[in-house]
Amino acid sequence: MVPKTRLGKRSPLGTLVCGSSAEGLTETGPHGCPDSGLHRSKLYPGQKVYVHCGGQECGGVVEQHNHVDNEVSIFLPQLNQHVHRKLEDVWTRPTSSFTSSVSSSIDVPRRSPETVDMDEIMAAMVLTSLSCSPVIQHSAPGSATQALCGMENGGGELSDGGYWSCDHGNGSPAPSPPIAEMDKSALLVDEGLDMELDQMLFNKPTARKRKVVTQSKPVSVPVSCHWTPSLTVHQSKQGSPFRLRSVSVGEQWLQNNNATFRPHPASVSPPRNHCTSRRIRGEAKKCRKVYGIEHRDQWCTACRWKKACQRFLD
DNA sequence: GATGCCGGGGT
DNA sequence: ACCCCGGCATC
Ligand SMILES: [Zn+2]
Repeated sequence: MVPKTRLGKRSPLGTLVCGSSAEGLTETGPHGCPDSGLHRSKLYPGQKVYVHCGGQECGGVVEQHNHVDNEVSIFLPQLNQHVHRKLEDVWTRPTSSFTSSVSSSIDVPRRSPETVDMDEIMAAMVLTSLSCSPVIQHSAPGSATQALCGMENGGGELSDGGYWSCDHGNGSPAPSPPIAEMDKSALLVDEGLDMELDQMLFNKPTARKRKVVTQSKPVSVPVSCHWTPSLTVHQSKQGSPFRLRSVSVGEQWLQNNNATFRPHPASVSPPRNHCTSRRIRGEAKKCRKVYGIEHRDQWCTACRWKKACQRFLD
């Protein structure tokens, strides 16, 4: 699954990498003629570099070096932001008398690129994730996102050589957009919470996790929590877990106001609005009805499985 | 009570 | 994924 696209150079210890030390290999000019900068060299994640930013020179840490268009994404701790620079505009040493006080706080180990290993990669990852955590996908393209993509792919394994060349983020087998991911995880959290709360609040020893949830017959428990116009959260009388369902507020409101208000005994919980999504039963006869239980084998699979009929759609 | 099917369990 | 079923909502 690992994208084989374009990574030709990385295999046995990057052919592009000059044999000399990563640091010394460039600096030539007395101080910063861009062309003498990092021209044609390779930067590795975690490497300390300097760029001009807002008329000032800033120290930063390489996050990623895109060899294709020779762009380097750099994290500037000083400004707490990520920038992209052409390789020519990046220095490995201060180009002016300005010595970054910040840079001293980031101790990048001096090692040859060949030895770029987990430590450095992880360090860079940590930097990125620290600085731009939740909004990561909106940050500069190709920086943190890719770092994360690396992590998603198995704990930052970067099996084939490191050097975040994971270019279009297609490294992950399940191509799900980041936002969806977030949603999903949120849901997962919700579910987890839900479960635990279920157990906690209902004092269920355990057995089967989670039964029921949406119904409002007296006595049975549940719960549908949702928002009403007044922004309250309804719970069953036993105060069961927060269960958020996707019902639009408007819809909910309509339901609440249309519902025959049978005062619920001993309860402030709202009338029946079995929030959401149990599909309305269509009038079409389904396999069960059509063929009868005795011919169950003629039912569509869904019907046999007690799922929504696939043969007689509504 | 019958029917439809969601949610969940087992394999 | 496939299969089954408890149990709820609705007819
Ligand atoms: Zn069917």
